[in-house]
Amino acid sequence: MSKAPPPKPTDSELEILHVLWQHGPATVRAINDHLSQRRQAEVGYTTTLKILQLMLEKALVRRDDADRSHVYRAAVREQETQGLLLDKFVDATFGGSALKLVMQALGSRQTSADELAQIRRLLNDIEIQNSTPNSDDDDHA
Amino acid sequence: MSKAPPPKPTDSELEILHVLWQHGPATVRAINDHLSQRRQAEVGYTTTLKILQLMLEKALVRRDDADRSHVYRAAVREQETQGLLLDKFVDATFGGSALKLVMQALGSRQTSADELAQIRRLLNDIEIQNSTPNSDDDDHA
DNA sequence: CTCATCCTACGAAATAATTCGTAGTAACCT
DNA sequence: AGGTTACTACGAATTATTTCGTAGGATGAG
Repeated sequence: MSKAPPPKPTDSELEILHVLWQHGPATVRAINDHLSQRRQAEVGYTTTLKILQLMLEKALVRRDDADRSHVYRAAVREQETQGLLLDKFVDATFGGSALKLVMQALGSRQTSADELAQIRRLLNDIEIQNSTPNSDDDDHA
Repeated sequence: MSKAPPPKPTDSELEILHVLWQHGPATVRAINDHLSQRRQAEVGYTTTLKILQLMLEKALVRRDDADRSHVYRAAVREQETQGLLLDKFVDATFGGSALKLVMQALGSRQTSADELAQIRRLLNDIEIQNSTPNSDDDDHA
């Protein structure tokens, strides 16, 4: 009952998280430089700073303020965050049906043979898992 | 070069579109009733009306105002809209990688054997399509 | 020491989305 | 006709997000 789960990041916050996930802990300056490159335009330094401060309050990042230039790092994991966002998105856009989402993602898009192979492998793994219920594991659906 | 593509619907707008896609053309009253059911709480009638009016301006819906109670209907197709939203979402959340999205969707979720079979079928279809490039067809990304 | 530079903190404007209240008017009932 | 009900239009409050300007303090060069 102590810690609330970190809230859903906004678009800008997510962009910053991507930078942190890719490059690890960084100063505001470094993050701002990455953002400016990522987009075509310069991003105001204080804009980035402000968002990071808000993210700190939301517990999306942590910071080390030992040095004058504070160092920020992601406080949420990439996969978990993506999973959270994905859940919301599937609900809002596909009425909760992950299947529809997958069909749409694969159907209306160029997917390479390599990618298709990876997905096949994943499907196999899942089916194996489903058909060999591990000891105490349950597969009620 | 005449018509701009309809913009990305917001969450509330998308919720209304779902109602229209599922039930076809409807009055504000009917839509509002559906929304109120969908959520747990009553939705203000004028709230729904307002959003529909904004959607009309954005060309997300059309309306027939022959009768006193105007009848609204979706002006965008379900699949196209979902595809549009999916593109944005994949970019923002998975750095543009549809593969990662699919892996996440299938990996961290209960997927039934039936659904897996459907996906397999889709994969087969895609591979067949890829391996039989249609005559004049070009497949540059 | 003094000045320029870099940093954080904070306030506030701009925009968008959501919500609802009020007003005006048409339809309906008795 | 008179009063109630239903509907549209519109203005406005609220909240969230994004953006940036300015102030104040520390750091570093000359």
